[in-house]
Amino acid sequence: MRATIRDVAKAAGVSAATVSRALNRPDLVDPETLERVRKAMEEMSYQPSAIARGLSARRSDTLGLIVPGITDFFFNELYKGIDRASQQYGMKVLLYDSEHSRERAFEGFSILSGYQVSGIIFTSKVVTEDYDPILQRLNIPVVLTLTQSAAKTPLTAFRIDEVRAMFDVVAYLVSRGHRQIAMIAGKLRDDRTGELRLEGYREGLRHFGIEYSEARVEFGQYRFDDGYQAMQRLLDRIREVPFTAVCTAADEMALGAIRCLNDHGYRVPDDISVMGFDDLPIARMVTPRLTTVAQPFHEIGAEAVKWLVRAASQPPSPSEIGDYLLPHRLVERESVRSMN
Amino acid sequence: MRATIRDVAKAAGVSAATVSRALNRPDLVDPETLERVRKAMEEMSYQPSAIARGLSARRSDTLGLIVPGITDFFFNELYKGIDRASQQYGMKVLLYDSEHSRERAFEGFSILSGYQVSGIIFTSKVVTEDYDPILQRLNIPVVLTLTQSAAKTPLTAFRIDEVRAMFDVVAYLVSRGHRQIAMIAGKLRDDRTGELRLEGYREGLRHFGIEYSEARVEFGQYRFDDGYQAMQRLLDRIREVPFTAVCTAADEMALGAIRCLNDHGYRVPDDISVMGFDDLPIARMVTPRLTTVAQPFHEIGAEAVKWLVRAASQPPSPSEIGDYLLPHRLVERESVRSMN
DNA sequence: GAGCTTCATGTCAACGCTTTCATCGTTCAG
DNA sequence: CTGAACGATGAAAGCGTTGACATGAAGCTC
Repeated sequence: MRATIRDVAKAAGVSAATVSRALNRPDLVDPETLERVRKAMEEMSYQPSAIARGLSARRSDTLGLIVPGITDFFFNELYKGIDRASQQYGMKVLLYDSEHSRERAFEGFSILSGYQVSGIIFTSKVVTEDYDPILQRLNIPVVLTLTQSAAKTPLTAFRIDEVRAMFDVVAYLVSRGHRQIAMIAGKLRDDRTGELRLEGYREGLRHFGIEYSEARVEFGQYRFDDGYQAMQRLLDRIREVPFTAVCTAADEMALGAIRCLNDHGYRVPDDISVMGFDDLPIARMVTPRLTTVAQPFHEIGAEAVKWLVRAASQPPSPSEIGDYLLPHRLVERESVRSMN
Repeated sequence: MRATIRDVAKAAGVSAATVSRALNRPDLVDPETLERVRKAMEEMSYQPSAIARGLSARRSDTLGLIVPGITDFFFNELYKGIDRASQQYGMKVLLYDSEHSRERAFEGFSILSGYQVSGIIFTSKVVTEDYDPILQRLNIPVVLTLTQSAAKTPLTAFRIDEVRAMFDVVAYLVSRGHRQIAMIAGKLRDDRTGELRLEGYREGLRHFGIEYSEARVEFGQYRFDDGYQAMQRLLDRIREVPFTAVCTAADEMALGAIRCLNDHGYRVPDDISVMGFDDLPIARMVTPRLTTVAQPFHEIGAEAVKWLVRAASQPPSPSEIGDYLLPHRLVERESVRSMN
């Protein structure tokens, strides 16, 4: 049986309360006593029960993270940021994979709240109105990352300016002499992100006086195969609707697109340029290295944690709740050719 | 404030114990009462506190997972298997990233045990003798995945037959007409896996009567850049020590190697063939698609969970403890050329 | 109809902590 | 020298469950 706080107390000749204080508020205990207690803990290799502590203190020092799918490539990077920051605050992270299902996401909120998490980070799917009842009675701070809220409950979100980012992509492509720019956009259930990126693309075109054509846009669900197939469809009509560059809503789709291009004898970037989006670790590992826009995953994760920790100690004022846009960055590599 | 079991009890006009039974042993409660309790829970959107339950029942329905680094590419796949299986058993997973540090790994065991996890899955680093004291007093079942134990405490492990797998790689290469086969092996602190794969390589060569040469072997720490640099070193002496194929200890290193080859004007597989190891999702996304050996990550994760769950209900007999080898599979794609 | 089971439920003591409140010296201002 | 203030500690009451045990009402058997 593991040693309890009482065992330690007995060994150190003090009360359990003192041991507890030695752990949590060492400033309140006499240095000499502290020393004795510490030694006792050491000897018995005492490890406080996080469970008991959680029950008693009504906080668990645990954060909940709900992701749509752990196999999504961006997950690792986001998690890294979250994990690092959590550690700084002495927090653990409980992971919940909603498997892209709304029901499972709802369930995630319940389950995590059963674990008394002090906050929940919700990722990448837009929060629609049907989350409201759940959010309402949750009574736990929630923050969004890589997405935003469409629900009535005001929610803070950390993300990039998707529209602006895609605008920048177009601007970059134009600066490299491209005018016929296709797009492989993202489309998913509850996915505002995809719409925003498409919007950025359209704004970019408009800004540079290029006509928007639906025939130059295809959609995919962000995975490799989606990118491949979308490219396929674009290629099917390249005679009628030619393009020299294609921007995508995700690195993984860009990879699929490139593969498709290769399979049809096109070289990237010599014949056609391709842009990614996300700057996942793989982006620099493939040939050609992917020119893409980097999302600050680590910072986003860290900021989310920071916000949650703050919110747990004092309820955030309405002015602190909102969309926080973090800076993105265009990373130039090898998949775009300059036509100039 | 969230509703507690007592609130529900009051609303349903029963005692807390009955509500608890309604939750855990519905067969013990009168159908009519059950219905009343269920309705009350529903109305108050009652969510039992996993914390309190854990404290009282001395089990937390939680598994701990210690990984050396979440950014390791194989992590997602392993996790997927673990997560799915855990769900089946109604378990949650607590993740701990040891960041490749032995001290942090030790700490992981403590922390997780503080959360009363019913079992711990330890990944990918070999468990050396200095883990013994910790393991000893841990009193929680531990299972290894993708690695094995070198400690005194007998530990069960789920992994593939690394030696055999690498042997198969060599056999495959030989069957494609390659005789001059280089290797980019893995080397890390506490990394038995790397040694085993190297051993498989040597066994393979021996079996086919090919002389082993140290000059054809380079080491790396499994990441892209390591692969790149190792390849670089191999290339530096390709005149003196020629090779037509190189096998690697990891897909990520294979990617680095390929990039390096490309940068030096070699085409893969036309000039030089490259083999990966792991069969990560990216393996099929790159050009050329990577020929590699697939580790059954999902199964390994699932088996580990299954074992742990069983071990939690009844202490495993010594005969159940040991190395379980799961079948690997060679996946033929495009990065190896046939010389025949 | 006495004595047994059986079933459904209630009572109450944990589980291992934290946290208020009380207690007991000490110190210090006036 | 008195009383207030302070610092270090202990006692005890929870926190929200579960689980062993007790209770009481039926339903049996003979």
